[in-house]
Amino acid sequence: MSESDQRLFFLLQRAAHRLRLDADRRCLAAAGITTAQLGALFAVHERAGGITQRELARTLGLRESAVTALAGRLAAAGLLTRRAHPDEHRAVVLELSAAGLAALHAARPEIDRFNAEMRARLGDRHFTLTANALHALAYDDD
Amino acid sequence: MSESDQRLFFLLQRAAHRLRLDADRRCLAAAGITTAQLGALFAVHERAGGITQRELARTLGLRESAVTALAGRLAAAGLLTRRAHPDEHRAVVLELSAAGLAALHAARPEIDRFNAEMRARLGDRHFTLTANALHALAYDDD
DNA sequence: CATCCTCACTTCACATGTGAAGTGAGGATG
DNA sequence: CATCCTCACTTCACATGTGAAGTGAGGATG
Repeated sequence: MSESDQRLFFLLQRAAHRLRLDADRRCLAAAGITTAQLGALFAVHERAGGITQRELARTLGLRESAVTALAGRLAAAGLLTRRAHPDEHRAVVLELSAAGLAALHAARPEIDRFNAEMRARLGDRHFTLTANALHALAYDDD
Repeated sequence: MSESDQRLFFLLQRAAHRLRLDADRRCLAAAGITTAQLGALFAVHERAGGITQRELARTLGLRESAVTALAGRLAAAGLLTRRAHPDEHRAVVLELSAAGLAALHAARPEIDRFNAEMRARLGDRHFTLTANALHALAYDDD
């Protein structure tokens, strides 16, 4: 284990990077989308009736400029639709298309399987502890 | 906690992304480098006498094309030098410059402090368990 | 009513990364 | 000796992200 690997920060980046590579390959093979796109489709799907780009950015923890590009690529691929918000002239409301829903359904089992593999690898107890720790690191405000 | 957040994969990506943002800001303020660049400087520094781009790619878990660009930016910033390998005509050997060593020394306390904060937040026991789990996810071969 | 402010979105420069295809000098093969 | 192979590196198209600056219609202010 090299010097920098003893630092949790670099370990976290390395694990995230490696797993993302693997998960991206699986999702691309199964549904033609990346995990970043899958995350967006998940979030849009959860919000029946549409979600604004601002809300999606907040949900995903991204800047709005990143969501502009991400939603643009998804819309270009026909996976979601963009329309003006009825009450707020500035807002863009995103909704899944039928193709978007199909992609979500195609990719979801891959991520489920991926998570199941990680659970098997770590064991139930460590899986849960790790999830709790990551949740604290991802969402706590201090 | 939204549906997708229950999946360890997305939790891991989210935590890594959030922490990287924070750590990048600190390193940029302290040393003018990103954490990706810091990781490279660490790896080059550990290998006294220089490291080839291929070895650096393997150490960092990146493709060689990513290291070509990363080393190019670091060389352009004067933080490392590139020279031909004496025995292997194809290899490029990287070594830290004085400025690179200075940047490493300036950024290192930031990452140390960052890791200490994470340890304090998670507690020693959870910090260690999480590090072990991340190490397994980052390096195990199955 | 004119002016200013607000703020969701967009645009642009840049960093970071993959993956596929190309490069080229030295070694192996015939 | 000519030809082919090897393989570290490079190049290119593309996805993903930040951060700073710009846009523009509607609401607030005077």
